[in-house]
Amino acid sequence: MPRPRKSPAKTEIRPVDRAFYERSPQRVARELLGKVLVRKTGRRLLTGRVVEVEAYLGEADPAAHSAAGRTERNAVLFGPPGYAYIYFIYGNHYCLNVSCEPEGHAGGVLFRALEPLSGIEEMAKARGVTIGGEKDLIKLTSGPGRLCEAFCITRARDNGRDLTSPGESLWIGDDGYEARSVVVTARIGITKAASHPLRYLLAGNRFVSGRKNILPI
DNA sequence: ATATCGATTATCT
DNA sequence: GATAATCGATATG
Repeated sequence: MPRPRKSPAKTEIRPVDRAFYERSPQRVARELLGKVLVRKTGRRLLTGRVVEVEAYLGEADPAAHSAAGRTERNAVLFGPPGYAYIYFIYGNHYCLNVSCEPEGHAGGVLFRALEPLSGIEEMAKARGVTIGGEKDLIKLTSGPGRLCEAFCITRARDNGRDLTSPGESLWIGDDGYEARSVVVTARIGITKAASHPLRYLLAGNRFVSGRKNILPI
């Protein structure tokens, strides 16, 4: 049967299932591009499209938090796939990851930037900025610390949360968007294993974080 | 436009 | 006691 020519007013977002995350961080990272992060607070719905992520490979990756083995902080990375690992960094910011690989094997994907889709007023309020133009819109969720602030994500609130269920106040869904051209570069902000091509982004997307395009690989 | 720097604290050595 | 998967402000060309 023919699909309507115009997209419906409300786009259906289907949850991404756990099997999706039970794979290597590289594969999960690549395929997470274009998915939607959803935050449900009261009757407000905040959504943002994933436009930039990084893969962290577990105990074999010197840059990963799991490199030195399991601790209280990084336990989620060693648990089952599809759960939120949130850490606090530089005394100021939270960052969101989703656990990958089968249970017992560490690995995760860091969310580095989103393109705001809905709930922009709420995000601006959470970020403490006023939206005057395009530049202000970009400041909402362009960066791992920024997107957590916009979505009110904290370790106390969300660490260990199941990201596969729409019953949760934070989850990841698929609205049918397909990532077209993907660029892979070195990861940002790390000193160990800094040259590996493990950062994935949607080519040309305005909401990607950081300066220009750092050495595409 | 890019470069450098200070803030601020949980976590680990 | 040192470090850190960042951000925003300030300085400089």
